[in-house]
Amino acid sequence: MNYNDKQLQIIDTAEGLFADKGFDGTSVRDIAEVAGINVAMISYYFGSKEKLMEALFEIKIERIKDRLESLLKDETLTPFQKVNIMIDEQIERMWSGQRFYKIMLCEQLIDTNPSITRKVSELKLRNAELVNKIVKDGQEKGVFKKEVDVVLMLNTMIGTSWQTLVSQDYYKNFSAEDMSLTDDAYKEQMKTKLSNHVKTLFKIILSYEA
Amino acid sequence: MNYNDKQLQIIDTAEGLFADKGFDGTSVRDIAEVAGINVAMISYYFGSKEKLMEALFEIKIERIKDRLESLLKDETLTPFQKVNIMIDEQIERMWSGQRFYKIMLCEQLIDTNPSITRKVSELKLRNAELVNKIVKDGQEKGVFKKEVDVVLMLNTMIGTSWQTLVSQDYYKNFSAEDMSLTDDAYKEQMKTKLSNHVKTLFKIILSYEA
DNA sequence: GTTTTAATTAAACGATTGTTTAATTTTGTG
DNA sequence: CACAAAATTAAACAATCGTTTAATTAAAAC
Repeated sequence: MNYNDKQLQIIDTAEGLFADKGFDGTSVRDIAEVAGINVAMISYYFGSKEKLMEALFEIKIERIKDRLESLLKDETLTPFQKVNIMIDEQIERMWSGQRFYKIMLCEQLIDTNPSITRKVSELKLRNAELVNKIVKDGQEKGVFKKEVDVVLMLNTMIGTSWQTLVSQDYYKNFSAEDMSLTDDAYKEQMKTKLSNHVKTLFKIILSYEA
Repeated sequence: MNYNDKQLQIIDTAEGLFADKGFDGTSVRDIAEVAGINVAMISYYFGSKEKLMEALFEIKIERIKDRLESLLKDETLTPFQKVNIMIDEQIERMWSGQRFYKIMLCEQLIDTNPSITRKVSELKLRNAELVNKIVKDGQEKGVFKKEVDVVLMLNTMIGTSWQTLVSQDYYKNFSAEDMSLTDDAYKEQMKTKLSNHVKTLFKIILSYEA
């Protein structure tokens, strides 16, 4: 499906509101007002509020799909390099696209729209299979250990990253850290720490114990 | 606040519906119908739908609070034992109380009710401080290493557990596992695997490298 | 320039939302 | 039993929901 500029602008507006107030908490009039358009345009372009949501998922998931694909093919990278790059890209994707990730997580929890459930399910399985290939490759090359639970490993990457992103505000005042940091600098520091943390965990999960 | 049987029954019904359809996706008439009461009873007992939600959080969070408290005090346990028990209890709590955890996570994401946001925030900070005490104790006793990022560690525990719980259906057919398992047996197996996984990660995070 | 198509609008639609009212029934108390 | 308090009810409330209609404007095609 192809969308024109106006449609993309509506989708973008909807993304922001869905992330802030949830799908059911956002009215089509909210979207229309923020986007500066007439309410009827939403039905006109998308058919319904549900289908507007589906269009959002279609676009975003398509974009996510493409990125991981190319990583697997790269022959110049070692399995460990691939895994580390995957971690960094995952974190980067979550931070920059946190509005959509919020919506996606909510949708996984609530689970009302079958079309979206299917899209998310396919994406997750696909990712797991791609990572499984990397792991299998590493095992054959003798750098990864034999028994690796790929699903649990991915759950650690995604879960830890997500948990860190969602609750970073809660813990801002927890650690007696350098308070002179700006908000942006704080976030960047958090991302770096998280990246190293997950990489360390993955090294343990994947490589032979000392 | 104390609630009578009827109020508790309404709260319990609401919990189920909120978990399935979300707060905004659930109408007071839905709740009334499932609970087998008149719609007006919700306003009569709780004042509003929002306050019904707050009552749910009040009850549930109170219960969660109490459990962790006693663990810290136990003098007969080593720091490592405490951590491992914490992991198992956390997983057990998530699995048995997944309806509420769903709602709580959604509420963290959407963040509209200040009263609830405060309650959740307090709970999280409290937990982090309790765990921090355990870690400090272990460091003083020389069994935990010096540099431990407690927040990241907790994010790994909660994030990994939650991610596993939420997406266990997606991956049911992923691993070429023993298919003869019943659903309940599968879930129990999943919990055991998860528990061992997180414990392994924590051992790495907390103890000196070899 | 005229015709056709697409875009945009305000208004109305019926359904559903959370809450309140006022009447009635049930329960507890003396 | 009589009285007061609590519980429960059906009905009504105004507000908002997503969507549709029918009319109008803008753009594209011939």
